Amino acid sequence: MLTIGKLGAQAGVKVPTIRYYEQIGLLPEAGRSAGNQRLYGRKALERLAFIRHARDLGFTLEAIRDLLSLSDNPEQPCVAADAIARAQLAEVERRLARLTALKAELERMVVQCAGGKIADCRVIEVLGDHSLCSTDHRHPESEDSP
Amino acid sequence: MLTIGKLGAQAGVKVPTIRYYEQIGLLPEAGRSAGNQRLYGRKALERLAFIRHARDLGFTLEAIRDLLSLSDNPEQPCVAADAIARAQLAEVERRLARLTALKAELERMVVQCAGGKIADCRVIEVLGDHSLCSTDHRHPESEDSP
DNA sequence: GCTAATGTCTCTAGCAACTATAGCTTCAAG
DNA sequence: CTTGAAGCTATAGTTGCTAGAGACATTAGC
Repeated sequence: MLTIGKLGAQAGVKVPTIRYYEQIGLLPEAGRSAGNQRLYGRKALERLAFIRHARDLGFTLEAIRDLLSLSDNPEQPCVAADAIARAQLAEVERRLARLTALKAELERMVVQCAGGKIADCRVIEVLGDHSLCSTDHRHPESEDSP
Repeated sequence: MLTIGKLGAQAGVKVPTIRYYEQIGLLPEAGRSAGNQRLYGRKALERLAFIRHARDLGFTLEAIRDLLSLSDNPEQPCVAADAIARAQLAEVERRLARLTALKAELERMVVQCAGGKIADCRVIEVLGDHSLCSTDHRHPESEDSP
């Protein structure tokens, strides 16, 4: 049996985060020791590792909740899991495209900085005037984070 | 003179967001009409467009605050603005590298989905077992958002 | 056995950067 | 002159945690 600290260390998740996951129902309520401390077994470790890994891959907690409930019913067809993963992939691809465009624009900004006074600084100027962006790039509706 | 709605439409920023920017001091307090409605001029529009554009590029509001105070003092050297832009570029490059790795892993996950039952689904399996990731990729410490 | 250090407990509040709601007032068009 | 859209303030909610306070539990060293 693992205390919450050991569990966190093994799964690479901070202790308050584990308690938070329990609070929002991603992890079941843990059993307690005589002194009211949470105790975890192998199953909890696996579930937490699953969550951690999915978070690493950018899945939202809601998506993870769905994936967990799927994996709790292993006789169901896996179309739903596949759909979630595909949606996540599409989202990642969208973010990638966007970040690539941003990178190009930031690079132009930085390269053009004359090293002189603010008044002549392209960094500020480019930010102030959208029309100075590379001609074919209109910024998409702001939304680039998971 | 523009009302807050027109200003928002022209700058591509929602009305409550403008009020929020005023509240946190990114925009100066707007003048008011006889009926207590905010009125904006060209300068406010430019400043808001600047903010919008910088947000599009992924700058935090704190970074934008710094950039704005720089652009308010155009006689200063522009080293600081350049540094902020370079830091942002580095951050974008880090996120790009990470997202590229995630994309590869998600693609493998999706491709491997057998289309059968959850019990055999690689999507769930891969998420449950980090060791099934491509061999050379260790996930970085989770942190991929602006 | 005792003490000190660490670990854990609950609860509350805070972070970014907004978004949404409620209940009002003001404005512009017909 | 009335109606409906747009504006006002103030408060609370969102996501995914993180930090703090103050109390109890456990463990290591002596």
